[in-house]
Amino acid sequence: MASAKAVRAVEALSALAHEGRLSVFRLLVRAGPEGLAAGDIARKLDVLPNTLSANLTVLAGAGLVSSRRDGRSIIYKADYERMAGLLNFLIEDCCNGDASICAPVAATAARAACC
Amino acid sequence: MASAKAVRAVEALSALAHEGRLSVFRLLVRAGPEGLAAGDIARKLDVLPNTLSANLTVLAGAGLVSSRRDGRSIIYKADYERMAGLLNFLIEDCCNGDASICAPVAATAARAACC
DNA sequence: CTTATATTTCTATAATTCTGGAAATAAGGA
DNA sequence: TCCTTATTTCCAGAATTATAGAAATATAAG
Repeated sequence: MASAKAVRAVEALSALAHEGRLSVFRLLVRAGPEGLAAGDIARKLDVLPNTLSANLTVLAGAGLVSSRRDGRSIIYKADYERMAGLLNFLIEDCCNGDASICAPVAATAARAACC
Repeated sequence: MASAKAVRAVEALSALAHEGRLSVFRLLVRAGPEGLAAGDIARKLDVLPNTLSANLTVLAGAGLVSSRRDGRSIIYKADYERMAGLLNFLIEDCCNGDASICAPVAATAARAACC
């Protein structure tokens, strides 16, 4: 009976709940909107290309990254909207009207608003 | 080569990357600091007590919930600090100096600051 | 058209996680 | 003490996910 939103959230959380994939995702987040070629990612993180490909497929399936071909390379980039959606989902139910309850979460959110 | 922080993040993400556990966690987040007895959770979410117990153990292992005994019942509650820590970790690497990149994420954070 | 580079797909094995039944533990009440 | 309620632990089978080698596909360059 889980909502479609919850199912999507679990997909994204599952995709990130893996040391290799979390590293890839964070690298792409840091790399910015231009993204990185799969080969560059494999070299930087020292992973086998087929393993990386499988991990990128999972991240893409969860909508956390997108790709485009550039010559022989395939460039991957983080999807910031999707990441924001996931954070929003996790944050969403935390307040429930009582500001005092989720003070630490609000503080974190405020810190993030720096950029 | 993953940092201890990353390992802890993966633990929390893994714990939440499960439909049943995500439901439990969100229910506890909504329930507030008083928490809920395991039996109440089982009844509200209609899950077997042993399955719930296993799920609560995983969430507790990830530090996302804590428990205390009250008579025959065991009361579980969400750990807001830990949740904030996880959000912080996910948000942390998103900016990297360029405000324009993570605009959607910053917008989400601002929305969360409502409470 | 042949070769080199970049990445993915296929496939099988290994490892992990999920689920639910049954028994065990813990606490309170008769 | 005995019984009931509340929750956990133990366990085994089922299901899912991870890993890496080998082959396949796609593109570019000579």
